[in-house]
Amino acid sequence: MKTNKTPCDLSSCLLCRNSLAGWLPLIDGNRQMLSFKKKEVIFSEGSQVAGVYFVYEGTVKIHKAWSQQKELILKFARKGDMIGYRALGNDQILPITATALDDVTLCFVALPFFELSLQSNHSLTYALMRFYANALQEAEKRMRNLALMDVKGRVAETLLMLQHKFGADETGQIVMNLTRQDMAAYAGTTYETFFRTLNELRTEGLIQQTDKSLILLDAGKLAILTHTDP
Amino acid sequence: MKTNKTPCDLSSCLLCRNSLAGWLPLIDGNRQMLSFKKKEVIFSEGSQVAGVYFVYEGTVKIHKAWSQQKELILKFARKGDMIGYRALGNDQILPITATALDDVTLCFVALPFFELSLQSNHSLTYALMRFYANALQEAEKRMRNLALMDVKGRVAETLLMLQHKFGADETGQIVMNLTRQDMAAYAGTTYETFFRTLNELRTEGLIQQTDKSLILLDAGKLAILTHTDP
DNA sequence: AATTAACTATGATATAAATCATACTAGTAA
DNA sequence: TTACTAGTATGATTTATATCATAGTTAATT
Repeated sequence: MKTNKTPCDLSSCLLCRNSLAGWLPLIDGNRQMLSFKKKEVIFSEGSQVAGVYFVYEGTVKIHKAWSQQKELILKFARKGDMIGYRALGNDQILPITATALDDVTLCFVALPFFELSLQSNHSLTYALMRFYANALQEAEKRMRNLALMDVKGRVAETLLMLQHKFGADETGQIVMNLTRQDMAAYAGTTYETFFRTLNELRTEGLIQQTDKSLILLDAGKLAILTHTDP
Repeated sequence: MKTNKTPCDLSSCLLCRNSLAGWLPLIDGNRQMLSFKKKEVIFSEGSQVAGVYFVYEGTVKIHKAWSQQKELILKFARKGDMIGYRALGNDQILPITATALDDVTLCFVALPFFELSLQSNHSLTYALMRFYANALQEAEKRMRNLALMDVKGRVAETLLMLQHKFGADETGQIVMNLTRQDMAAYAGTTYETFFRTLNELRTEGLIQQTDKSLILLDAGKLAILTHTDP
């Protein structure tokens, strides 16, 4: 971790977007730009809450470990996304770990100032409430998927999420830099099974993968896999 | 469903607890007491949002269906608990179903009035934000459990949750009226597997079950099952 | 450039848990 | 009271998925 002098643009994150122009200078005085190298841990499960972070550059994975070996990736965070926000609940211990997947720049806002912003700005609190409401809905959908969907459906779900989160270039390639390991950890399965399922989907003509690139050829059929049983 | 004349006590729910005394008469004028019979559906997945409900009496299960046969129970709601709140997200379609597990009395507050309450009461919005933050943390923990924990751990988790949610009487019996089917649907497994796992736990002396009653003999050991792999 | 470490690729095997099959029991409706 | 439905109980069988094993390939580090 390294403090970084280059400031953010005060416009991409939830805090800035929902603050009045007059509040921005105060945010400017209370934020801290931080840089993390690839694979560096930003904060880890069980540690004390210090504040919230907004991703300014790079990709972060939010994950929960389980008995040394296994992990589940809850989500990937990119520019504008808020992380560490799970801390605002009743217990002040972070329930998750955040790790940089590439070189990452974050804007950190300490909890006291964030709470002050919430107090002085009703619409920020409202926006945050809505944000949580959506995150909860998303989490519960994923809960059901992980519990009841078979691996193929979860892999399809993962691929669609990746395309949505990372976008595709002109040729349809999903531009990202994730390992299969990480994709598998998001889908809630092992690397091997994830790999085999990708092969299966390729054989069925739903995806195309050459080397590093991944192209969804038939997002519609993938979506169907996430709606019905085999 | 039946409207019910007997009003609630204006004190048990999140809305009432976070409103000023002066606001209560307005709540009184804008709430509606509703009764549902056992097994009646209160609202169902895919339907339009109308408002939020507060449980006043009885037990409600919040669940998501999956391909006709399977379902996952997300949570059980009891007195004071808010349901239908997932509607406050971006899309106005309910992502879940709520079903009465016994005879249930609810207090219903239509969305426009609820939104008005949020607007006129900053600390209510803040409380709701915190509520969501906690719910999200809980949901994400459960997400990991469902994805990575084995059935035995999930069953143990379920039993501990039940004891916490429904309490135990003097003899240690968990006072509830759930079917094994429902417990299994919460643990994210089938009825048969749930049943077998209960037997296993009984053999190991961690629980005791006679007929309808269920007693946790060793909550500590059960908790350990939820923390480590076999 | 060489050496290690991390990631990718596949086949073989094991196993946890779902599914199927069949009774039994208790509560509800006719 | 009988018939019927929903829930409970258990054994046998199947299947999806994890685990193990082994090797090739790329990327990082000295």
